[in-house]
Amino acid sequence: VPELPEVETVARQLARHLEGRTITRVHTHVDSLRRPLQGGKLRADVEGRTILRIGRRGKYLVVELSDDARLMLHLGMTGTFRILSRSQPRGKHEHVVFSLADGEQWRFFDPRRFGMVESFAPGQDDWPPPSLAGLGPEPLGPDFHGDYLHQCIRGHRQAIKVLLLDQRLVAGIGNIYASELLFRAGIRPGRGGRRLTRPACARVVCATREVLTEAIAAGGTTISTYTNVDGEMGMFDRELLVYGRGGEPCLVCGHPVRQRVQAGRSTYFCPRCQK
DNA sequence: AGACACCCCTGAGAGC
DNA sequence: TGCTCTCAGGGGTGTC
Repeated sequence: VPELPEVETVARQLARHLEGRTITRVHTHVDSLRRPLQGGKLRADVEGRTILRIGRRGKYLVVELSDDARLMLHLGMTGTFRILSRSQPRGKHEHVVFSLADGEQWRFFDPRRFGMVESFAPGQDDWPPPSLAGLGPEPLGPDFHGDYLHQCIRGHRQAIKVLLLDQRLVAGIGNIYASELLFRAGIRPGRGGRRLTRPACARVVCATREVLTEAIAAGGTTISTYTNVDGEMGMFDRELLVYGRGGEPCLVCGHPVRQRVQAGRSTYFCPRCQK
């Protein structure tokens, strides 16, 4: 399940593999992913252009091309990228194929098709699109701090865990890291936003930075299908303290880890360590 | 406007 | 062994 650390890992690898290379052809093999795929627009915007820079914003990948064209990509739940020789037969679920000038291909693989591949033409005013413009600050950047979080969530009766998943508040946190960071902060996921003091917000911010930084260093988490561009799995799974451990003893105090559902998603926490 | 339910989709795993 | 069922959770839309 790609969240910020997984997307960051992929962005760095794609940058290393692809920056400076030129896209000659684009082929789409399904009509839509999360949204309809605009094959014609994709070809017009991307073919013949050189990949200058690949970065990340929240859980989105942003590819800057020559002539000020751009690609915006999202991995959804099961999206991964592969860089393969043209002679390698196209596999099932390889929905978008970018052919490179040197005979290799950059392929987007996504069984559940929750991902996104969209392009932006030079000289249009549709950049940045709403899905990027509406994102909150980067959790590892200077704008995400205790006072900011406190200001955002004071007065909200919604649970802190649900608030942290709102990409407008802070960009890049998903279901796995939300449970993990609240465990490290010692705060119950069900606590209403308005019931977090300023120091508690500072602890949440601190725990967020720690967890995400460690996860990036480990190359992300592979809960089910995520692999990086080289086909390797993330190593952070072994460092998860509560996620996926419902009923098992807390690694700090031994009390059983509890699992509950919040806003339709599984949440894990230790009722003894988290208040 | 805030809070919530529901939808898209496939594969893994459980249970019978 | 093979079927059916549930669940995973990104982000977007619709409703109250």
